[in-house]
Amino acid sequence: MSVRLRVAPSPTGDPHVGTAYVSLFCLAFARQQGGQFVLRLEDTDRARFREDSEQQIYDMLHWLSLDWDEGPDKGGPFAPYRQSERLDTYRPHVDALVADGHAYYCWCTPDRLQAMREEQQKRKMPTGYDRLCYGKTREERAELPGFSDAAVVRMLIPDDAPIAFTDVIRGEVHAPTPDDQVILKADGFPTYHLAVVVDDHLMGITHVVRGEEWISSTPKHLLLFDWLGWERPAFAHMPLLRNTDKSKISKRKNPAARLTWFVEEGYLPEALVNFLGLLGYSMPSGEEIFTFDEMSASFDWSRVNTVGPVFDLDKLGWLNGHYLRELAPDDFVRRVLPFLHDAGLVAHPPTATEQAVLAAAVPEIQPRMKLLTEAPGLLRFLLVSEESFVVDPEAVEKHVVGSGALLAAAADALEPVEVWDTAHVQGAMDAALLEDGLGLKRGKAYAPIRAAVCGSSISPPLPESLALLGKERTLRRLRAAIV
RNA sequence: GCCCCCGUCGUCUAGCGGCCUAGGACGCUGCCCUCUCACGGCAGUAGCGGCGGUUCGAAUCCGCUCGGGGGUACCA
Repeated sequence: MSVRLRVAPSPTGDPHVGTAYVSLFCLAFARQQGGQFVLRLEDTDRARFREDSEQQIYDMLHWLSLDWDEGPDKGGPFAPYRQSERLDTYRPHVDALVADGHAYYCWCTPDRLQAMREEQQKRKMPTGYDRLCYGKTREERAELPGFSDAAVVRMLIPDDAPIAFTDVIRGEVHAPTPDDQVILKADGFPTYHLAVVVDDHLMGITHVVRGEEWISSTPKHLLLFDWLGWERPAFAHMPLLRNTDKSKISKRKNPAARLTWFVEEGYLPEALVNFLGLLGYSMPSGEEIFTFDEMSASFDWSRVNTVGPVFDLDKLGWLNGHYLRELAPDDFVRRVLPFLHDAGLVAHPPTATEQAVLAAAVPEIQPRMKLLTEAPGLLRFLLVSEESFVVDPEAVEKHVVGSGALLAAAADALEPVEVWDTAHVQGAMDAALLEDGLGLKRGKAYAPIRAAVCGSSISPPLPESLALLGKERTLRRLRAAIV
């Protein structure tokens, strides 16, 4: 039988990095086994629902090439894949559980429940529903305080509820004994616990992969599977991604919790996928740089760690630089373009001139970048109009002030250069400024020129930069800097 | 409060009773390359939380302890 896995994000805001993390592992296993990967939207929380969130989830998973076989957008044999569209599906199962005595109605108000829990905590007792409503008719219950008109349905947890299960990643796990969990809310929506069990069964899910935070509610799900007479799926609880302070990764503490952040910051999807794979997982070969296909081919649940990894951006940055350098030149240009456009350095479809400049500059800037966002800084001196060209004040202070003679000598030496390429430019400068000229060391000689022409004390190699810039602009900037 | 999960360099990890004088990667430091910055190469830095067992032998097995995390909702 082929495996079926699913990821089930809630459309409650910006897509979460954990969704991509779990998707990666699900997909790696599903592809290896020749099974399917399903995307299901758990939109049962109407209070936190966000309209645009669904499309963002699609966009981000597509960006990462973590593609699904069935989902709300593409349908499939078990449609619909939005829980809000499956309300009729859950109802009969709730009724059956009530009829079988496994669930009961509860009319307690939120206020009463909260007071009850506070009292339990004060008495150092485990918190849990006290079953005030159990065995009572609506009329009987209405006599008592804390009564609400709209009923919910609760599970009746037996004393001998199964709390142990075999986790694919952790082995034998003992989870807490549950309390009488609500499975149907007053608004008619199922809670996660009911919906996840019904949908996983109906959709033929064989492996439930989710975050470690779900371990404590697994016994509830076990009970539901058993009561409904359904075979239990396998469970794999992934470690939780952490903030630097080790707490569960959160959008408030960590920008990296938002998937869109990686796009904005200039990360490559292939680097993020590789990095996510490195968190909590290791290749049998020991390789740290690997593609999704390589990970999938050798995937093994026993190599998944149980320790929650800190999401450390340093290593991601290194990986990103690596993948950036591997890119074919035209691909590199394609990825860099949106960032240059946002910086106002190129037109929307770039002009032929701009394209030519970029193509020529790629070999110089590609090995020096770690993030796509660094491109505007490195290319500004080549793309900016002469009217807008400015030299960084710090560079002026450090290198240009007092270097008039040197800059003039450089300009004079470059003036007669006929063939404007790296070799000739360097030849002319060196002849005028080094031993046979002003007698300077190359480092001393190039710094002022770099500042005057590139506008910064940091740039690609100087002769290459001047060659790319062209004779006219080089001379103009040199002379302008002399003053 | 109650319950559960987890514990190897700063970070990600290898290790699954002798191959460990604990290996790799990122980071950091130094050197080389060098016109700046990167890239690349070389070297160095740093860890089995603690205490008891089990064993001829423990990073590896057991217990306790400490530490971290998560859950405890009509949120997922």
